[in-house]
Amino acid sequence: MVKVKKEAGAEQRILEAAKKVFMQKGLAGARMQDIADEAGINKAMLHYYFRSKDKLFEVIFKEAASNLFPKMVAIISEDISLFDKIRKFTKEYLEIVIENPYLPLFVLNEINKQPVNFHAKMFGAKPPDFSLLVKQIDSEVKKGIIKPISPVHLVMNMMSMCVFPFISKPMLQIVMHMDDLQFRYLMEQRKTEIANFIIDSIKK
Amino acid sequence: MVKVKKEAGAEQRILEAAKKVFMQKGLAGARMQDIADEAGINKAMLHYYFRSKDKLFEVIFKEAASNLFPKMVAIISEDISLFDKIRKFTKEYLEIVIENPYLPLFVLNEINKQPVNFHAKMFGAKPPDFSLLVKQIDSEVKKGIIKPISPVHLVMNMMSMCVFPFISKPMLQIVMHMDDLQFRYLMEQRKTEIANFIIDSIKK
DNA sequence: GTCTATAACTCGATAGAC
DNA sequence: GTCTATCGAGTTATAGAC
Repeated sequence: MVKVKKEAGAEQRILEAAKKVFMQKGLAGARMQDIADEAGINKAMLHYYFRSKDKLFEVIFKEAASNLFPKMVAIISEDISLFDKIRKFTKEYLEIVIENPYLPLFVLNEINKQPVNFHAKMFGAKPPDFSLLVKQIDSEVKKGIIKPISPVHLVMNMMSMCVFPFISKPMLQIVMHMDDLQFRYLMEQRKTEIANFIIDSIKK
Repeated sequence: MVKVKKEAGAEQRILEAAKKVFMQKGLAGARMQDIADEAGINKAMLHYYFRSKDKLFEVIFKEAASNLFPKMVAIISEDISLFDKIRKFTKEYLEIVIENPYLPLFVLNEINKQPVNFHAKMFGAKPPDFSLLVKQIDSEVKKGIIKPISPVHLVMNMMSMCVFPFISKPMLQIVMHMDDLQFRYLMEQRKTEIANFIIDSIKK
């Protein structure tokens, strides 16, 4: 692969290379040699900077998770109207995932493989909590502002529509006859499409 | 002369064990020893019945994909109204995935890691084609039966809401404070919830 | 800090007895 | 068909020169 940032420090280059390779191949599928090649650096250096493959993976995984979750939680915790929250969440979340298209599958996939104690590794001390959003939806239903809908289903629907297209991109491209450019264009559209779709469904 | 079989033939036991292990750990993460242990059989037998790890994986993967895709295609090709199609697709697809909750992540994950020629392996000769459904939606929009919406986004939304909750189950359970029973109950509800949500959004 | 060489180990695959 | 023993390729990790 072509390297651009030769002036970046070795440690930084390793981190970038490791992120790329782990995201594409997962923990088990990635090779230390792949990462070294990608970083344009000797394989022994990986062990010099990060003791082992597992340690290196842990750093990458933690950073990935810390990119995904806190921002989501920040948005749903804001004190704005439900419709605005839906618009903001879907737009900003799409922006994150467009920039890091491998992130969701990587995180979800490794979570499913972790045996037990991934909570701490993944979220740090405090896992995200969507109770606030669920309560807000519940409140708006009861006030009669939106149609009756189960808050949990609504949250699931919103997250699903944001994330799933990226996870299933190769399959979608086949069954929908799309190339990369068309896919990218559609994802840009979804920054507003998803919110419109949701709001059309729940507004009175 | 018909021989008396063991309670399950070795080949069958291997297939079941391989399915379980590959689904949990993926191709790269699974070990032949894991599969042998799971099947209660010697490691050498795996090679006797299926030449190599790759061949064994291919059998499992093909069977998994053939569970997922043809059924989807059959439903979207039926000659019924769009609303009925949405109701039928979401309901029957949910039923498949409830029975095989690991299937979507397994298939999607391996598709993303395959280098090139996964088309043939995955779909057999002919990949599924959603053009028919896209055309039907387009037609109903133009006739003014449903609100104007991009057919591709609508199809993405429908598939996302069906599949994503199963892929993200561990994460959802954490952020939404759900146990397995609650999750199962919600998925049962989604057999009708998703169609209602979609139809509420696009009906005039 | 960086590199070469290689040790230590894991794992898929095979040989050969029964 | 099934098992034990082992080989050989590929990988992580380390030793040691510079």
